[in-house]
Amino acid sequence: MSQQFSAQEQCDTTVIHEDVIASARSNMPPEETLYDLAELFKVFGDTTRVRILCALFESEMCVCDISALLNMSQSSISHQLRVLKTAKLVRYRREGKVVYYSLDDAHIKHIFDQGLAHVTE
Amino acid sequence: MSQQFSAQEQCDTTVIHEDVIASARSNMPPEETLYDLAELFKVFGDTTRVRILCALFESEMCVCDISALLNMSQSSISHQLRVLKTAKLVRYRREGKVVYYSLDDAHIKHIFDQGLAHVTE
DNA sequence: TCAATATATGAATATATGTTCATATATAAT
DNA sequence: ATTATATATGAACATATATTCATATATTGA
Repeated sequence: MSQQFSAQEQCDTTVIHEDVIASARSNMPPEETLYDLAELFKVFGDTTRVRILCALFESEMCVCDISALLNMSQSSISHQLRVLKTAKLVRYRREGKVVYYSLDDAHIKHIFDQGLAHVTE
Repeated sequence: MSQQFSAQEQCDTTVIHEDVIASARSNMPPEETLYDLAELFKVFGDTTRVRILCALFESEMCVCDISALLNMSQSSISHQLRVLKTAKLVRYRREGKVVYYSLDDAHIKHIFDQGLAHVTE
């Protein structure tokens, strides 16, 4: 009721299907969840990071390996690995001077493959 | 061979694992596919668009419905629907003055749910 | 301790993108 | 025809973000 009111406040035009709106509203996940979800997909939404993830499907790799593989500067790879690390998509282990990165989550490949299925029709 | 050479041109430090790089290189999808994949995820990587998709899981909705549901301006919803339309994630049908949007692809929910599984642990 | 190497990171820059505002288009009703 | 309404869209603005450059940190070996 109060929600319908706030809806009318925002949408200056006539709300056409109150029932549809109410039903959708009650079935939506919490705002915070949807925010987190968008943030997750945002991490996947960059060519460099997609390529990094794709490389790590094969095996763990050090920063220099990835840098060489993707023909990109060590710095930019390192920056992007930080993004992936923050999103808990990759983890790392240090071995002397070398830092090895690998995938951190089982869902990653599933998300990736579903996207691939859409893209390759 | 020539690829290793170009790799060394880019990566000024020592390439540590030639075999790992070669193996990963041969197993990566084409660049264009990875680009398209990143573009797809980029579409998912925005709170407004995620909310729109989530709303459409319930049922088709007109622009004004979505606008009211999400408490956002008609214009911004319309702009975002165009992005979703361009990405072939939603389709629409016109009925008089009203345009109804609905989901266009079966993969969408799978991608969405996999992401949700990651986010909600 | 000093030099070399692998990686990380802050600042700067360029580019991309989401929302707003104003307005255009399309359809229906009078 | 004119008006009202639902939606679309171009331009402007603000913000986010990817890469580069310079440099810092961490580790190893001499």
